[in-house]
Amino acid sequence: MKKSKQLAAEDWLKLALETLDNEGIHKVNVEYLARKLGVTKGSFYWHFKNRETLLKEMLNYWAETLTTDVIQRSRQSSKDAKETLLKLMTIITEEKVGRYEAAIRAWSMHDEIAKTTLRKVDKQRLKYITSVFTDIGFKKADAEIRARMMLYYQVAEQGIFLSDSKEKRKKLLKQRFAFLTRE
Amino acid sequence: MKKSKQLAAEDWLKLALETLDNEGIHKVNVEYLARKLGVTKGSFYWHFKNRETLLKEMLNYWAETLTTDVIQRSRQSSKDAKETLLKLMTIITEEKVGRYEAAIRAWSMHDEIAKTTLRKVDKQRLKYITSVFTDIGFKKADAEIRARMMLYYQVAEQGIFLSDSKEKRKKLLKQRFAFLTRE
DNA sequence: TTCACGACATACTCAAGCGTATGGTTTTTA
DNA sequence: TAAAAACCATACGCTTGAGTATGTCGTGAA
Repeated sequence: MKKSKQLAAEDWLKLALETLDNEGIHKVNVEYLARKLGVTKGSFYWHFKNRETLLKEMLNYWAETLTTDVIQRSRQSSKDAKETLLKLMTIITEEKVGRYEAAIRAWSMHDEIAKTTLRKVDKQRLKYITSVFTDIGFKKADAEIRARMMLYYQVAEQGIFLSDSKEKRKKLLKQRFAFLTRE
Repeated sequence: MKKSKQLAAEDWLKLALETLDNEGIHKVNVEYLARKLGVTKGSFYWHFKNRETLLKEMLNYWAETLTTDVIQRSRQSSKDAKETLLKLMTIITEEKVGRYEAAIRAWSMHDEIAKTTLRKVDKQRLKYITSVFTDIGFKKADAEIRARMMLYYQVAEQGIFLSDSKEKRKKLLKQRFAFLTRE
């Protein structure tokens, strides 16, 4: 209870992302969010032009915080490329980081705006992961197939529902790492 | 123009799946489908109790036709396990087979009924693919990680948007096959 | 202290979508 | 070919959500 109890645009964005993650894009509507924040629609239309604006700003907010979060953390303080890779694989399987990604991916299936944002992020990632594999010593084609396998695995793991335990997933990560990095 | 021009429940189911694939689950609503079929809601509520019933029957219809289609085709007429695997990888990347899967997966993110159906299908698949790898000669743990990599790759490829060409994806399939089957 | 502006409430209109009630029209069957 | 059953149209009521117009309240700057 530092500042005021009044809301800022960021409060709406955060709740919108949470709602998207928990209940899907159709629940990200003005009146539902307002109810959850304990205000009425009047507040929303003060902070945003309309619903579409909120959705666009959600995507930007997500993409920015993600990029600054992940890529920074994996680069710093790693001795060789193999350690960078393992660290990267660990980071992206953390609960917090991949938090909203599956929901955004599901949303983007039938929404062009979300699709555009996600396409950019995916391309950027594949490029970066491939570079890590070439740094390890693989040549271009070998590096790319490994990078794709790693990236696709992570994407699917979020969206697939085999209901594995945390330990199981940790074990699988190690096996995957060994498999992908052997000569 | 064999029989009548009147509709059966299956006509609604097929259109519903197409609509789910093209425009998402929110567009799978009674009045929209009726418009597309050139009838009114009165027709729908003759064939189905309500919207929820339609959605459930959609899932059953999809799961059944899929299972009978794919697993049958891959089993028959293959000389050794490696050929079975390659055939399986080829079949599931066909346009027609994986047709509605990405849309159903996106839908299942926030729908418990769809999630239940998909979970069953996924478990069944993983089990089958793993068995193919053990048939090739890998022991249990090695077979499972390879099966997961293969399955997850396919799942992600449908939901990821790197806009690869058909040729590129074919090439990647060969590389993947070689990578996953080497000693 | 006041008053101006930021932040929200209230009260509407409009459209979309679900479901029902009821009646009309084809098709099938006896 | 007439009755029965299947199929569809019309016309409702109800709810939810988007967006607008306008009123109200609190708080910091003058």
